Amino acid sequence: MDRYIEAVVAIEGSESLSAIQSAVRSTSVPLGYDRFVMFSASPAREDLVDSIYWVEGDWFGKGVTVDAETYVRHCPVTRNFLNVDEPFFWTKVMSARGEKYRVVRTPRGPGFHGLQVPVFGRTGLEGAMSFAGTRIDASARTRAVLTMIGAAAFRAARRLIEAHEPNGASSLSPREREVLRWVAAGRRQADIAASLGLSERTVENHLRRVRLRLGVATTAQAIRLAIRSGEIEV
Amino acid sequence: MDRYIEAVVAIEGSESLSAIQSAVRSTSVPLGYDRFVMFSASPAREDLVDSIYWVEGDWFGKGVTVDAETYVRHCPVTRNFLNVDEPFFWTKVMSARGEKYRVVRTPRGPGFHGLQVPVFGRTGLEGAMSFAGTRIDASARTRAVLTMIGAAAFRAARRLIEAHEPNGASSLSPREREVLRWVAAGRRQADIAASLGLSERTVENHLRRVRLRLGVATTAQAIRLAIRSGEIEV
DNA sequence: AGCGTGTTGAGGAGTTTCCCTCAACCCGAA
DNA sequence: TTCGGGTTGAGGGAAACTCCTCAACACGCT
Repeated sequence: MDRYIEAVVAIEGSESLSAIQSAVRSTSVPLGYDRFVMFSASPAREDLVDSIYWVEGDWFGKGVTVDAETYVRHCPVTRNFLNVDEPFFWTKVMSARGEKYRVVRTPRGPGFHGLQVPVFGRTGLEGAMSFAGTRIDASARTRAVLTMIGAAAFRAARRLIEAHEPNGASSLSPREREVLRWVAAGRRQADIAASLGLSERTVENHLRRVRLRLGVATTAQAIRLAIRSGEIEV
Repeated sequence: MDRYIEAVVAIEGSESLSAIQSAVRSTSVPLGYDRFVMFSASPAREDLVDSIYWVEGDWFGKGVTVDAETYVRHCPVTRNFLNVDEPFFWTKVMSARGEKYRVVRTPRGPGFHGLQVPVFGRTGLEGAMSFAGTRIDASARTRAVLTMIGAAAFRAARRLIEAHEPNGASSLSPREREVLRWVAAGRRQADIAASLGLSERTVENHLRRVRLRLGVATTAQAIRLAIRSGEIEV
């Protein structure tokens, strides 16, 4: 009983990506889902997908396991989750000119369907886990299960993967961040200088370095960038 | 079997707050949690809490059911979830001078403990559901269960409550939003004017109205405000 | 001691944005 | 039809920001 909760606990405790994967498989295959994609994302990027953690299965019906780049290029409904706050089902429909992917409330009948589970965090969209198959269980129950499994799997995977990477440490110095925060709060440079006990020149210099470091042209853009990278609070 | 998944499905299908509440209670009371708080939040506000959906139980050990304002004033560890991406346990410890709340990995023994479950969405933190009790089950299993239950309950409650309210429609006009987006992307007013086919004056006027409407002093602040209200993308 | 980084500050010469007022046009709602 | 909101545009002047270079000091590390 409560096997799904056990699966989540197992995923959370996993020490390798393959352990996560097999836990996800053993839960979702019986429900009809045998293709998986997991990636980190940020609404910032043009192509949305940041880096792919896991692609598995025959995603485009050609009988071959697809690789990461191919998935991104064909990426069917991914963009849709810029508009949603919750997991959604999609289905592939065949039309006169080629195949199309559509977001649906409940996918019916045979064909190629899937569930996209976005994962959110402090800074908004952080990634997603996608499940698909040709004969899937699309009940509310299953949606709840995969929502939970998908989120747990993504967080666990990110924890493992980020740990190995040098990790994009904060690229702003404490002072620079502090000044930028005040600017984002609507203060002018002169006020900030006064309240931090600095000269206006220093405040200006800090901001220039911020723009330099973030590689942006204006302070306005720096604010947006800093917000989405979690450098300053929204 | 899978009673927790059933509970989530029941919560999602609830048509009243009290239905959500009783579903939450029947799941969490057996686990030792008999005090609940649910509220919407935004990292924006000074006091963090936006509006309270549900407060129930003896939160401050005075044998009385606490009301919303009281909870906010005493609000123990709420601020902590500005720093976290996942649910966390906290515990109340008695010290020489009064009581204190601490975030802990696993609360042990008798006393007053709780689990805070933040709920995230497109725009970051959106709310939270908090569970507490004096003799709680604090296993990884239970944390997984309440994470799922809490998120589902919050979303369901918000769906019900927001539906009744006039709903804070977008406070920017399409054109204003468009101009602000470009500024946030780092373009200067002159460039924006050129690419939108407007005069620089018009761009400037749009931005002035944006500041006016959002009630802020600088465009930098307007960007942050627009981002956190979901008016423009991060 | 020498090196890199962070923090602080300046001079001078820009460019850009902000502020205020005024006005025309379109469009949908009362 | 009048009214309000959205969009477009202007003039003139003030304030704020950006860009360039240069320099001092503290701090930790090799």
